[in-house]
Amino acid sequence: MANQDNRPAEAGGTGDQESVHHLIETRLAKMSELGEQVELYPYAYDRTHTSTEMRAQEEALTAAEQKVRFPGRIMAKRGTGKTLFVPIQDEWGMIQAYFRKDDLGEEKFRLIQKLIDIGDWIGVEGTLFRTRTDELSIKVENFTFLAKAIRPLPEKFHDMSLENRSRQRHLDLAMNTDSRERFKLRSEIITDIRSFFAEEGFLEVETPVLQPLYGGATARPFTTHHNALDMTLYMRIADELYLKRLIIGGLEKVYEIAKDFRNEGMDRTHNPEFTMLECYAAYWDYHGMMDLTERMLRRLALRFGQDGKLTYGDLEMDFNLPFARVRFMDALADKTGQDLMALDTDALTRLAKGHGVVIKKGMGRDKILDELFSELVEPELVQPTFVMDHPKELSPLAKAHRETDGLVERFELFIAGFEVANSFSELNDPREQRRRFEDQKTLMEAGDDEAQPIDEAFLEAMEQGMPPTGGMGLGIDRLIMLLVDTNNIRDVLLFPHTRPERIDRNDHPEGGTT
RNA sequence: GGGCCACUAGCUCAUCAGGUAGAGCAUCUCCCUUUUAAGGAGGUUGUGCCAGGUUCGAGUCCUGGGUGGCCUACCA
Repeated sequence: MANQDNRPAEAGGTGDQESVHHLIETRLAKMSELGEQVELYPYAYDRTHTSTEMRAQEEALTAAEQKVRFPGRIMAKRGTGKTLFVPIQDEWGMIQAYFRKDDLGEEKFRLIQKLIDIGDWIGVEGTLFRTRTDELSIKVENFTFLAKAIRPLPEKFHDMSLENRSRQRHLDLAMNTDSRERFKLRSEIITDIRSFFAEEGFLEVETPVLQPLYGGATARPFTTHHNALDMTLYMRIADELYLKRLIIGGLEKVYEIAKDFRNEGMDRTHNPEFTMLECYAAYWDYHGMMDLTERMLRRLALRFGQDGKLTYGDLEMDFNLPFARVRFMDALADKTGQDLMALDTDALTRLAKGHGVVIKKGMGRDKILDELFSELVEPELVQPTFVMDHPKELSPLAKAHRETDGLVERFELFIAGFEVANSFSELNDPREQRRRFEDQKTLMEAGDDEAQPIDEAFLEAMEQGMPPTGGMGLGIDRLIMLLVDTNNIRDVLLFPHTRPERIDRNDHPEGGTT
């Protein structure tokens, strides 16, 4: 086994044998006997009906005594001597197969009774009927073996632990209908978002994951290396700077749904790779983007919620009403009773500390405002709310506010207390963009490892002329969390990042001394 | 990153006065021709996360490490 290559042969004998559990041995033995009589891994199976179709068409199928052919996975076996009830699961549900010794004959009945296990795949052929306990069933006349499972499925009437559900998603999907439904829903939501953007006239594009410079957000990147070019590359933390190049090139409405990668902590709401939606429209400002965002979310709430309302934990949000729109500084003024723009940094720091905000060295005015906002305002933004017109320093890619000095034209959309979307009237003046990058560089040199590096190639593109543009980014995973009502990002990621179960202690010869 | 808790059979969990481990499901044998957490009788299954230590004796106590969960802080 490949993953054991660099393990030393320890005393006590760790070999391939140790991994062969007796349950697997038993199944392997059955497999070789079964293999003498049937094809163990055939190539295809002609299905006539899915489980849902059979349930929907039960009356007609039963009346006509029509033969159905139904493939799926065996989820249980309930024998009563010379009959056998076998629930078979397909993607949509479960249908029970009924095997009778009298119908199948001694040999075939022995196959299903003795050699075919829970977890195996089979196709059954027969007619529909109702048992006397009123369970829709297939009276099996013939069956086809489809694939052998040599490992057992988990136990059937307790939930798997969250850890095992995430690490072994194939088992979670096999065992838990709600999990299958949740991930199918995720897919339907994303498909619907694509339809929405198509209807709005946006072009779906793909931009590089591997970038010579990262940008478009404030975060630490993953770093990798291109061998042939012998150069460092970064996994993207955002799509923004490439999508803007497309706007500069004359594609007027573009969007991308793609993975971004951020080398930061993991918890219930953060995974190192996550799915981001970004869209840009030429000639729009952030008001246009706000309207677009509101249209999209109302549509999703109508299609995937209850009459345009969503329940999240014990919160209920109504997307039918126009979304609230509040200015960042106004929201803070409401909470603190004073105009924070009028305060100097010292007074602001005292105020923030008074509200329990931890002030670290090197935090600028705008950062303090942002912290204060997170502390005082965000948790209360349950109904969909656009927070507009943020302080400038935190938004190096946003255009200055057309009326108020020190602010930018930006909005964040909050729902159920957390940020779902972020948008700007995009900065398109290359001189101003260069100054903002210089400011970021200063922050970086001061030790801020999340500050954005200067991207000369992007500046050069902008110098070719970028039209007025509105842009918006939206965290898909968080949106899905809202729509499926879960507080754990693992529930909406098929394969969330997990640490390896076992550390190979032989990686570091001197090991253990840290 | 900080705090608290957990890790025992393939799965879900008990054993908590330290004396070399149990249940249900799964699996095996037998009985049962409409069961559905089928039922009945009997059997198999464990380096008790890893490494040290205390002890006559450790799953149980101590130390270190690993993985996970919850709370807390930060980035989406």
